[in-house]
Amino acid sequence: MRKHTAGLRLVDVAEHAGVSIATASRALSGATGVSEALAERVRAVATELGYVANVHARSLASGASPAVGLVVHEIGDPYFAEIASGVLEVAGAHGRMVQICHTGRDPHAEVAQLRALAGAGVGIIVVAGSGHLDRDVQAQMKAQVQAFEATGGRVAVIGRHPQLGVDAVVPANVAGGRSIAEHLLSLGHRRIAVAAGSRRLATMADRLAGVEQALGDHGLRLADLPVVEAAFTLDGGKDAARQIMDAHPDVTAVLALNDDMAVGVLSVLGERGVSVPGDVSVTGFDDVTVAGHLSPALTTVRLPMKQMGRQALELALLPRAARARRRTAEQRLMVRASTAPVRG
Amino acid sequence: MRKHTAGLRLVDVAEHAGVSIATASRALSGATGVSEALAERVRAVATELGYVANVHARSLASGASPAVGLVVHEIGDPYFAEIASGVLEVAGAHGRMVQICHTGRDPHAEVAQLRALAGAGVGIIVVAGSGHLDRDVQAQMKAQVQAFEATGGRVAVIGRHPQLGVDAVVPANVAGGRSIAEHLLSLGHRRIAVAAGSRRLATMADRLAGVEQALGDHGLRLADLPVVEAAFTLDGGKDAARQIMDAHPDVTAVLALNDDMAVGVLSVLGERGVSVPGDVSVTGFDDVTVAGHLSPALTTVRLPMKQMGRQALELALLPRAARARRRTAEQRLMVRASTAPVRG
DNA sequence: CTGAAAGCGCTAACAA
DNA sequence: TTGTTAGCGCTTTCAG
Repeated sequence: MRKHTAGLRLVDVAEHAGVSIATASRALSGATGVSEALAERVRAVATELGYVANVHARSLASGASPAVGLVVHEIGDPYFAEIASGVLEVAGAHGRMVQICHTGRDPHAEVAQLRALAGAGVGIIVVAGSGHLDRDVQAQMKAQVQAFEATGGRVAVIGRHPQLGVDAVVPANVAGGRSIAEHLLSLGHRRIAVAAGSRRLATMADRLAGVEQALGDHGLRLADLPVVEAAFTLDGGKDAARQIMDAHPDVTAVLALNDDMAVGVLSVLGERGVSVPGDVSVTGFDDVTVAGHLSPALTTVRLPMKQMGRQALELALLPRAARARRRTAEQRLMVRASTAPVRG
Repeated sequence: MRKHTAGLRLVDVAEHAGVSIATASRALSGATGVSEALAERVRAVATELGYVANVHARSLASGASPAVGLVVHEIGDPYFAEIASGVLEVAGAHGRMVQICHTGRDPHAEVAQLRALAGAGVGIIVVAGSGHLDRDVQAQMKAQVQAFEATGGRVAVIGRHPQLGVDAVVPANVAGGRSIAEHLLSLGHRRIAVAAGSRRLATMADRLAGVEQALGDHGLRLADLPVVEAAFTLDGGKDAARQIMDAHPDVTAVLALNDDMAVGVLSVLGERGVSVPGDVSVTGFDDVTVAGHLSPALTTVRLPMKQMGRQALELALLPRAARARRRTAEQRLMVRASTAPVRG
């Protein structure tokens, strides 16, 4: 008395086709060593019967699972949703399912999710979301990733993960930070406040490094600017904006390190009757779909999120290379209506 | 010579704990019939060793998989991303993984994905995205769903799926359509154009039905209004807006049937120098996160997407009931800056 | 309450 | 080229 029978099994197909299950298996899994005629017949029978192989049995027997795991901070966040979209696209093209895990932006949860995915028997894991600068977190991640790869699993990450040594798609965060800061500086802004997420994230460090380079070109230093750290979300942007406007009412520009925060900043400035870009210019980072439709349209740095998702899975689909591969995702400055020359 | 060994197996734990694998299994799966003392010892050993059960083996043996499948039209779309977020939240709380599938808004792909998920051995499927009015699609969906449930699987849908007979979370689309239309009518608008997605979707039919009710209250009929059908996306909204403004330049309001389309409408109106809400009022539907931050802030109908995702999985987690359960997700009119009284 | 053993459905040696 | 068969790691009767 079986509890959950999908009904058809390989034997059924084999019987109907008048072959052994071994032959049936080979025919259906596209393995070599079956005459094309037989293979064709088996496939026809399978299709006709509506046979679908049991993944669990297959994975158990072969030791390889077709599933791919995707770890994101928060799937409701457009940045990750777009990355996921790219991953799903490639996965679909390869007939693979994608298991998605939330981490809620907690690096320890990230490690736990990695372990969970490995336990869930996926063969491939894509980690989206910034690497962490905390040595302890890095070590845990590394241990987990290596354990997974040791069992034949493949891993690719999106973002810079120091020391991890796996294939990676790295967005041009430094260049992006530099170009967006350069844009503000070229407009004459000097009293610039930065709305940032946790500085323990590699992404933040990189974007800030780019900002610092641009500042350096103008004889300025990041240390002289207010850098407010808050949650890397819309609400975090609101918090940061409030702190900035309270403590530094004389700023002429707010450089937010992602679009979510920028939206929060715009929201608070709007509430307070501060005109953008009349009184204060605001910039974002990422260029999520809606950025161009905000009030005002957001000047930001475009990152090809969906493509990054695609590339990451494509890397992970490749066999492991001796040296970790690295793809750079280019940034592009999108100048829109939220920035203007500083007022005389 | 094993190819993909996660290393630890149940035997290892059993040996370390000095019990049989049967006992170890019972202890770890929380089954009854083991003395609490032994169970505790086994669990301790398992934790210490870092043992994680092989899902494939477990699913194969027990015939039940802990994975839940989620079918969405497009994960990059904020509406579905938020629903997914709710589903992931509940899944996480129950220690389950979520496999997400795209359908690209193709109803046939939806059926295929259902089959794929069933084949992938998930035990639970949540289908997000509107039901279809096409009888043929309905029949296929139903056949697939019943086959899945016959094998012990559980299904819950988000949205109205006529005739499907499974647990459902149904957003108040009719009431929402009615309230948003009523809002425009109360502002004096009469020459209203509707930007809609495919009318073969139940969601569209319901929202339009609500609009029609409101019109009826004012002695008007939907048939007298231009209803432009386009893709249910931002670009579709652009297409619809162009058609509307070209064919009916005298409209005073555009009622878009989701926020994505409304954003596209705003975009086109902006390009053409049509002031919103000065010349034309615009409304959306869903209230995705950014709706309140658009230019101008969008008047729309709020649907609790994340909660809908949560509820759907909660329903699916319950044992099948004799009669399909139904939860209604309430709508709420959000009046913002994109609507104003019609000009005298 | 605990252990031995029979599968779950499939793949992959190994034979023929 | 095709078939036979021994597992993959776990759950679950069935004995003890």
